[in-house]
Amino acid sequence: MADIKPSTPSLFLREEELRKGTELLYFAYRDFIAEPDDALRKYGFGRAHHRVLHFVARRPGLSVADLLDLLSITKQSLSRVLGTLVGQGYVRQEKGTRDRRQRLLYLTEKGSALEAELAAIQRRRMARAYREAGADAVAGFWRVLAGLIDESRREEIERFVNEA
Amino acid sequence: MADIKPSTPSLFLREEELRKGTELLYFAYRDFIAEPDDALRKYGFGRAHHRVLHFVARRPGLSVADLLDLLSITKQSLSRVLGTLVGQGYVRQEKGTRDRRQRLLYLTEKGSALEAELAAIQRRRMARAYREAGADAVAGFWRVLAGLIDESRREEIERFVNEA
DNA sequence: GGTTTTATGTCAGCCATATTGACTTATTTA
DNA sequence: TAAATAAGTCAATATGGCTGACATAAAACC
Repeated sequence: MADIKPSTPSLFLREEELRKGTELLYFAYRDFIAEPDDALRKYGFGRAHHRVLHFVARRPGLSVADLLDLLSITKQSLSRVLGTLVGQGYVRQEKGTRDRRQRLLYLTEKGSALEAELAAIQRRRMARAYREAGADAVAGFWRVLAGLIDESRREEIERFVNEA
Repeated sequence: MADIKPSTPSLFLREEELRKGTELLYFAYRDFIAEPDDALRKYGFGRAHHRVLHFVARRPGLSVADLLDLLSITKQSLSRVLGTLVGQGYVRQEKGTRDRRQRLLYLTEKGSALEAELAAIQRRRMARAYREAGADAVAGFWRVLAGLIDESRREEIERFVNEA
């Protein structure tokens, strides 16, 4: 076992570079999420509520099943969060016209306002990072992040994030 | 309020670009963390244990206070996790020689083995993303991530991730 | 038209990870 | 010697996941 060192395939694939990416991803994600978390606490909500608000804002009229698929959680986990948001008038549910079993999700005005508040917080931080890093860096940021996504869902997710 | 649109300062700072970064960060982080989470479940551990193993591996002999600072959690939260790791022989605590109040943390052989297993999983995924994206993209990835970190801790974190 | 599948919801219980607050012990520093 | 610091502990609470079992309504199948 001794003396066998892994060959160094190329400069940016060395262990240190990979570790650096892992650590930066951890620290960046943590700080990025912390600010909206604080804002959410004022409403008695958590980040799970934020995710629902975000995706409903992004895809008004999406079904519960589609939301579950995006979030990759169980319906039981979603139910409490979604129930609260509906109960407190942030999200509205409408029966599907094509398939009346579906409950299509929409933000109310109140929901839109909260979502906008949270989105503004994240846009501010993301904009600062983009501005400091520059347009080329941003393109690289996207490319690497996309590469971290599970191969099986990669195309679907890329289509989603690129859609208007 | 009507008709006032935010001026578009530059192409890569438009709302859509900022949203795209936010969403990719969410999806990428989620998938990146899922694989080690699975491996950890075999040992009855969670990602909190992983973080401890990672940072102790990175800074053998770091103090509990330093670890708390890196993790940004309370000592009560750390205590259970660290207690388990110490109790099951993954982490070893040694009294500091300079300051004997300190409990300096080290991985045991068992701890090193587990940490290496987890690190290999993450390296594999990060390497795939780096390879597909290319070296320039990786540099951009780092720059944007660094920009997302709280300004107050930014320098400290950058120093940390860049240190050998 | 009857059966099966699907979309959604709900109840109950469990687990992991975080929090706050109060208090203890050992050791260092002033 | 008194005060501050490093670490640990007890107790209570919140959040966000999970599994399993079951219910209802509507659509799809044959």
